Amino acid sequence: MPELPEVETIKRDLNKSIKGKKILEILYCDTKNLIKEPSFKEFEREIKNKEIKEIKRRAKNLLFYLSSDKVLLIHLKLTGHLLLVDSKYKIKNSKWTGDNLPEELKDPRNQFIHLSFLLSDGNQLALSDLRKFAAIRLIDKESLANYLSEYGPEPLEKDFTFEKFKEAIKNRKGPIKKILMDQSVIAGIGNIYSDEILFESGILPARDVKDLSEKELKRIYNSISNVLKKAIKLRGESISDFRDIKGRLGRFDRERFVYRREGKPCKKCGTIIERIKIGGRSAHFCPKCQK
DNA sequence: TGCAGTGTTGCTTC
DNA sequence: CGAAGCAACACTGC
Repeated sequence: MPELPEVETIKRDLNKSIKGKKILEILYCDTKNLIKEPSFKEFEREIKNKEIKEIKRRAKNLLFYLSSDKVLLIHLKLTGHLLLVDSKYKIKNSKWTGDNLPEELKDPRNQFIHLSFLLSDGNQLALSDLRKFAAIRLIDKESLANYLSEYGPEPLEKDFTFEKFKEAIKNRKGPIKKILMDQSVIAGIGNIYSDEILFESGILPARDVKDLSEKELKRIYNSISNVLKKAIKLRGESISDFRDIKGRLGRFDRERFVYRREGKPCKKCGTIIERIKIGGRSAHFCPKCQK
């Protein structure tokens, strides 16, 4: 699932490859309701011949700043990812077709194409999304700040100090895992990394945030940046659908300690990893390493 | 075989 | 008001 490290990986790759290129046209679109605003017709008109000035990330959103007063905002949700592909490869019925397809494009996870933009360098930027939950918007720069205003602080920004972390969780109650995944508290953490962060900090996911000591909070604070930075270095996780813009897998999976390891031995102490439900989601933990 | 599980967000319901 | 449940969609695993 694209959480902060996956979206950050995409952002960095795109800034190296398509910054300064123009979006010439929409090559393919089979699900117009991916575009949430404006209407498809207006979207198509507004996006044509616009240069991509820069790509940024806020929470799990990708922000394409265009050479107009508009920003293209893409949220990949559960199974979406972007692919940068030579435009000589064609799409038919959501699948790549033709001879000599690169191996990466044959990966079934890269075969759910619903939208593709032709770029001025001869490449196409395509969205693959098995569950079609991804959401795309084209909004004014002025409206952008408002649109993003509900998000909490970015955990990897320099100004995300321990004091700021404590401020963000002040007056909150409930399981720490749920708080970490709340985008209005901290931006960008989802189910996988909240489990991994809590394992590294040695804190049980069900612990109530208001009962955590200063020391325990400090451990969680440190683990947030440790785990996220490590995941970015490994170019994200690909347990499920995430692929990078070349269609390649991330390597965080093998560094996982708890997520989706129910019934398997803890890599640190050998105790069997358990799974419980917290806020309707799976939480994985080691009952010995985490207190 | 069929149905619960999978995760993110936003909307609806209580 | 906040918390909980569910829908959006499609595939996997039991």
